[in-house]
Amino acid sequence: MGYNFLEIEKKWQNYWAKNQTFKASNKSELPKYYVLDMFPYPSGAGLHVGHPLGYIASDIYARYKRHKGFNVLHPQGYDSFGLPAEQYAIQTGQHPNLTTEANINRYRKQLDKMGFSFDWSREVRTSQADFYKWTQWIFLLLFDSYYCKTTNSAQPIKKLVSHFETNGNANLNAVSDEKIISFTPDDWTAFSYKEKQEVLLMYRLAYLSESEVNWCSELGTVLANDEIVNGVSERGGYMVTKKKMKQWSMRIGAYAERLLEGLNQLDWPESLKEMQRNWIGKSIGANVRFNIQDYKGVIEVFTTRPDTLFGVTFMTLAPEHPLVNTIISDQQKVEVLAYVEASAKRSERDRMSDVKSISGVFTGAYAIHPFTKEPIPIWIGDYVLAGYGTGAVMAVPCGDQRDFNFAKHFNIQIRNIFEGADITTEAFVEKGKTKIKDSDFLNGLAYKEAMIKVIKRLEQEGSGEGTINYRLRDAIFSRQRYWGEPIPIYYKNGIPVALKTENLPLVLPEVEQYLPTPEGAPPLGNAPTWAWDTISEKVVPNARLNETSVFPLELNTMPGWAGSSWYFNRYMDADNQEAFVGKEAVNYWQNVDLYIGGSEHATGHLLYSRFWQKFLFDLNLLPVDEYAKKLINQGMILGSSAFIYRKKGTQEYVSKNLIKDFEVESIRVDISMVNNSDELDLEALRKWQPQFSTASFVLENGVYHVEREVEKMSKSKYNVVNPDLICEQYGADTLRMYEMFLGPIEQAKPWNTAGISGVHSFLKKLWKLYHNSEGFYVSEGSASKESLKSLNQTIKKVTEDIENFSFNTCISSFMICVNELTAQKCNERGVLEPLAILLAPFAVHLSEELWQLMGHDTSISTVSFPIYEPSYLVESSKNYPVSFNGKMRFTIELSLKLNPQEIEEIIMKDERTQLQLQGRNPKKVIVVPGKIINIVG
RNA sequence: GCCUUGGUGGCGGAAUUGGUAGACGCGUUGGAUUCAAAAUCCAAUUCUUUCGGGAGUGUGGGUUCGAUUCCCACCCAAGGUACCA
Repeated sequence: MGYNFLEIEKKWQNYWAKNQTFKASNKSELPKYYVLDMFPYPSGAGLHVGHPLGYIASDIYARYKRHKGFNVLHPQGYDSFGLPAEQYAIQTGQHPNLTTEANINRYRKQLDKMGFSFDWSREVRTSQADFYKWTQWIFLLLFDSYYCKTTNSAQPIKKLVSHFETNGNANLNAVSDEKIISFTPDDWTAFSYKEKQEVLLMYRLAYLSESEVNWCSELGTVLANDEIVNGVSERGGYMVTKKKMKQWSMRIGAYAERLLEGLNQLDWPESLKEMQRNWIGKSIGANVRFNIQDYKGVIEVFTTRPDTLFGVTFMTLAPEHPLVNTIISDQQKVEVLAYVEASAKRSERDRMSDVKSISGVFTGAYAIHPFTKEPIPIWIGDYVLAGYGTGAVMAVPCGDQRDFNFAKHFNIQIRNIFEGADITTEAFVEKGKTKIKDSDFLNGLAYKEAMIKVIKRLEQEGSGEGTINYRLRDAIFSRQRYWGEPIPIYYKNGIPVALKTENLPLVLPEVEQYLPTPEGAPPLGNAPTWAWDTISEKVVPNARLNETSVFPLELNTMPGWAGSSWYFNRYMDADNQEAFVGKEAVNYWQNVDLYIGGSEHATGHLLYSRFWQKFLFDLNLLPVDEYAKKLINQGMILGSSAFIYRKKGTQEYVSKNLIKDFEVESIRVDISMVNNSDELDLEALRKWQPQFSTASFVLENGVYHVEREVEKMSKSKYNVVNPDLICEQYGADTLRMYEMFLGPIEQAKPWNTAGISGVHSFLKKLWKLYHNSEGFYVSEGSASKESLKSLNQTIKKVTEDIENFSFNTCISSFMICVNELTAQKCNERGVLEPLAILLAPFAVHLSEELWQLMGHDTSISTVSFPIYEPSYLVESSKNYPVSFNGKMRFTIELSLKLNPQEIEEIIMKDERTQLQLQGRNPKKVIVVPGKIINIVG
């Protein structure tokens, strides 16, 4: 009677599915607890061993909470729109929906094998019309809202219109495009329909605007920074340039302050909150306007150091700055245009990371200092980014290192305005450390006073004002892709008009080609008729566009983060046809109590979803404005890629430690052909790809050693490890416990199966505890004091560890416990029954089996978690007449006459040895010389 | 570059508030059992040593009676860096 994990696991997986054991109810007397995983993108490579890490952790906690008497919601679904399915469709012509469906089915099988306690009746898929209907619905709400700074919330656009009708845009405290010009109520009434719509677009939370994208004309498409390598496209190696395009954007900037504030109340990792804070990047400073010599325009700059205004010796514009073309002098024209063109080819990331090479060019124009009226040369430099602030900076080389380097490099004047500061080799950047000099009315002032005074003067003279600036940019919401949610907008004479909500979903059309159209329009342009008939209120096949009733639909689709920005609310009420989530359901579940997912989403999904939540909260559609109370980042499980070395120009491969004698290139090979000692299975390699079938190998001691490198798991890197094999070989319970035993969940670690046998033999030992040579055997007698002590120590440790998500140390405690009970020959129900419940969140199938063997006919998941009995841990001792349980602290006053060495000698000889006799863990002795001795156990 | 995280035996990792560094597991070595193997059980296992000791938590400094833990500088690795999800 061995531990037959295959049979046990299958049995209980079927049992749970049949009995719907983990189906959550929206009505319950019990307190609610919502445990959420970040839903996976169903990739073609299948689920790999990295995915379950977070799911196992959340599953343990969800199961634990059920034992603790909570009504637990633990759902799962698929983020099923995405680029890989589309790429595959482009290559093969297969509809992404087919690929996606196949991948989802595979994922589901794999997930089921691991015994997760998901409530599958609430599954969502972002690419399904009954889900994205509501994504489109939320988009329309955003389109139909603006941000009112007085109420500090989103408001319906109707309110804005009525404000315009009575006041124009005077006294309006709303977030808008910067270029808005003021108008009166009469102006508004006189505006044409088109003009009115254009004005409203400047306020809408979902709006159209010109934004800059990476355009690849060869591919006829827009590329992500990710798809650009060394300035050319990853696919094909074509040239990529910056191009302005009309794009949908989300005015997330309106929520910058609330997104920042909201972080304080969240139980999220401090590091992740810090990342979001930095991403939002609030900085307080001033906008300063400089007139331009012999030209009537102004340059507006944002600076966090207006106190250094008298240290300005030049200005720098981003190469994309709109004024560049108009202000350049004729002599400089050729040079400047060449520079602008060159920097258009560099990605923003390149420009930011390359700080060592300083580049720039003088425009030939001069700005005028607002106070001294001195001329200031205007330069262009690509260290200034168009997307941040105003795209222009006032350069103060004495107080900013980048300005300093730029000035030194181009031999521009540096003026020192800091008392006693040495600026011969570097800028003096510490604010508030000294006083300001040579600065007219700011002389002798420190940083703070100078800031206040200069901003006041700027405002008086109309050449600037105090400003708060956020680094957070509005999020571009258009994608030139096929496989995403269609944007429910049509264009009437070039003006975007929203579909009516009752006409949703706007279903993704069939196309023959998933590539952009030959004219460079997004793939939806390939649809036979992607047009909206306003009379029948339908997409009408073969209808012709006309001026009166049939209008072109938006060709862009929504980005990947659209569906994931609200899916967690859908789980609460996944079948609701009338609303994105029912009032009753959302009032019961409120929000997510525990969210587990990777930190790679810190400034993407985790920020956008907070934004949507706050928006929906503003419209009174949700009861809370933060959706995830507690968040834990599971570290990524990294793949360990393998490389072999080929002698250049030959079919001869050289083992890792012998390459120094040859000129070699490295080639990736599949990780499944390499064992734990980095030895390559040559036979497998020969069969793997035809190019290796005739290869020869230079071996060391008869084996070929590969080079290893740790990186993200991905199909293209041949380093994906499939959990199915491990489930077959060791069982899901072993896999679950092993992944948790690998280390702290927050920590990233490379996958390695080296230690899995230890966890597996633990489960075998556990099985043996409940069996004797005849078969299952649990005694009804009373357990020994020793066994009860082991049990209660374990209950205490396990409970604490689960609450702290310290699952690796928790499993260590289980191992110690089982070893102790085995040594004690414990077989009493009084110990073995609680032990099975303790293990139920971890070894989910095995504990159900043992529970049944012990004569229970319901699932172990409904049983209360054991509570430890402190009295079993109390121990009396001859040496120490003191009992201890858990943390213990003695403070013993010693004679002050002894010197530290003498004290130490006494302690080392006596107390320490005595204390070491007690308990399982050695005790620590602390000696504080001359004063107190603490003995901490 | 910038933001975030991490660096401890042959390996994954533990160490509560600054107090015996290396829990637990893998691996290795030795032993028991076996005709043998698998499985199982027991013991040892940071390195070094002239067996007295000595060194040791990425590197170099600092604070402290005492530092894996706190501070400063640096090196290395991973994640993010706005159209990968």
